Amino acid sequence: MDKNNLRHLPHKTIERLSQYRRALLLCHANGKTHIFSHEIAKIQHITAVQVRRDIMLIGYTGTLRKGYNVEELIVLIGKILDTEEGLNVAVVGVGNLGRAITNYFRGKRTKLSIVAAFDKNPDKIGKKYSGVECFDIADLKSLIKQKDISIGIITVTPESAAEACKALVEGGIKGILNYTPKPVNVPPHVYLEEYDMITSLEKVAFFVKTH
Amino acid sequence: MDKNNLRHLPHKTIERLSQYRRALLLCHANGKTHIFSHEIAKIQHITAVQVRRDIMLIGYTGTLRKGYNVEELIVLIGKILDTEEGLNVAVVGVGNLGRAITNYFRGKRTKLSIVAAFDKNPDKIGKKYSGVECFDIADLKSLIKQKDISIGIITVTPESAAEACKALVEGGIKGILNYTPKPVNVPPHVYLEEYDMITSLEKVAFFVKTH
DNA sequence: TTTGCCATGTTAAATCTTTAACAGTGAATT
DNA sequence: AATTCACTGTTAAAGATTTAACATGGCAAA
Ligand SMILES: NC(=O)c1ccc[n+]([C@@H]2O[C@H](COP(=O)([O-])OP(=O)(O)OC[C@H]3O[C@@H](n4cnc5c(N)ncnc54)[C@H](O)[C@@H]3O)[C@@H](O)[C@H]2O)c1
Ligand SMILES: NC(=O)c1ccc[n+]([C@@H]2O[C@H](COP(=O)([O-])OP(=O)(O)OC[C@H]3O[C@@H](n4cnc5c(N)ncnc54)[C@H](O)[C@@H]3O)[C@@H](O)[C@H]2O)c1
Repeated sequence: MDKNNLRHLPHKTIERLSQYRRALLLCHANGKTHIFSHEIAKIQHITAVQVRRDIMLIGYTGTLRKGYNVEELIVLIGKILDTEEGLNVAVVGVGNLGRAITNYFRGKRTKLSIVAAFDKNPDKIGKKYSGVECFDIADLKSLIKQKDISIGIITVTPESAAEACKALVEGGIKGILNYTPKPVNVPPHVYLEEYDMITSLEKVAFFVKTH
Repeated sequence: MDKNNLRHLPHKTIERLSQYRRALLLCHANGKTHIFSHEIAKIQHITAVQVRRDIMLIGYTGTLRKGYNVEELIVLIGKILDTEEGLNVAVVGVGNLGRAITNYFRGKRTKLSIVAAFDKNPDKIGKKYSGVECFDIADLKSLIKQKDISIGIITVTPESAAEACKALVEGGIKGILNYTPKPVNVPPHVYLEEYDMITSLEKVAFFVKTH
């Protein structure tokens, strides 16, 4: 599957592929060699049809009556989602959330590694957090290039979000994941994803209220 | 707008309303009294049409050539999203992420308050984190009823996610927000929302790779 | 006053996403 | 050997969501 085909995969499918892989890795660790579409579906709270359709879209085909080969599917999803050499990630803002994330990601994926953290607080600069060194935010731009960092995770205080984003973009970042409640702006060539926990919580609250 | 009308609001609109309010509150704090649909759109990286359509759906109508009254819109979105009395929330698992969340939510919304945290670690039980007391997970079920907790946020270790979820459900929880990478199961009357940061990061990585 | 403009509100069309329907297939059963 | 069964793979339909198109209204400038 070449780069051009990949572009046609629906965004939602991409998200689910990541989730399928997470589930498959767990099954693999448990010694399971094959899995049915309806088993994956149950784990993810979706329908078996959707699982089969997603898997069809990436051109994989399972074994009749035995389901999908767990290992093969993991490898194939890796070919879709991962780059061969892997991508380097930086966390900007080493506060509660930044540290939690750095700790969470540690050793999770070989193809996505957090290679640097940044902060403006002199007490944090030079220290290591979950094995990741914290650098001065002033050096962000040069270190992005030097360490070939493609993705930045913004976890500074909301007031500094725009500033952190600007520095990342100027450093030549390719993708940004913003956990700040302050939306940031990026040029079209930078891919941006934003997430605010309060939105999720308010959504849950709304459905609790109405149901 | 009564409960029945509310049910017809699209899920995506609910999410955006939360985001609009977040932006509006900020504008309000800055002394802005009116805002145009295209201004909201710019902040949220969406189109002005979509903003107007969402606002139409909740039955609000702005002033021609002046846009929407910031304060009125904030109040109306509150009527949609919030309950009059507010809802109580519990954090289950006082690790890095649990503490980060508790700290983040502190005083953010008056209508959604974290009233308790739970853990199994004796060192944490009895302590306060960002003003929230940590209780023994063994007391979860009784405290949910006692403190009238409607929503649970799961931030325990992945292996304990199912167990924490089970306890929440048995305690009579109405909604769950699961930040564990391990999907959990709930009966149909409980609303469930799951989020994994790795999925977001892998999605960003995918679009970085293909663009 | 009249014309142009800029913004909202709404219906209709387009697009994206999920679900349904069903053909195909091969192992197990009789 | 024929039949049933339980799966996958695919196309078609339905449903959800976004975008386009345009009617409307009122301020401002000419
Ligand atoms: N804690 C959460 O669970 C949570 C959840 C959602 C969103 N958020 C958001 O994530 C962000 C971080 O949250 P937190 O709890 O870690 O906050 P925090 O205050 O603990 O950490 C913020 C860190 O950013 C650093 N910082 C501030 N300005 C900076 C700058 N200009 N350059 C470099 N570093 C800078 C600070 O020194 C600090 O280390 C906040 O915007 C918060 O609103 C937090
Ligand atoms: N740190 C992150 O940014 C991050 C991001 C996404 C998801 N997660 C997930 O969120 C969860 C928490 O992450 P963390 O970094 O805070 O982990 P952590 O290990 O720091 O904290 C886990 C906490 O849960 C408690 N716990 C474990 N089992 C329990 C049980 N049965 N009952 C009650 N309490 C129990 C532990 O005592 C500990 O305090 C993990 O599942 C992790 O995978 C974390």
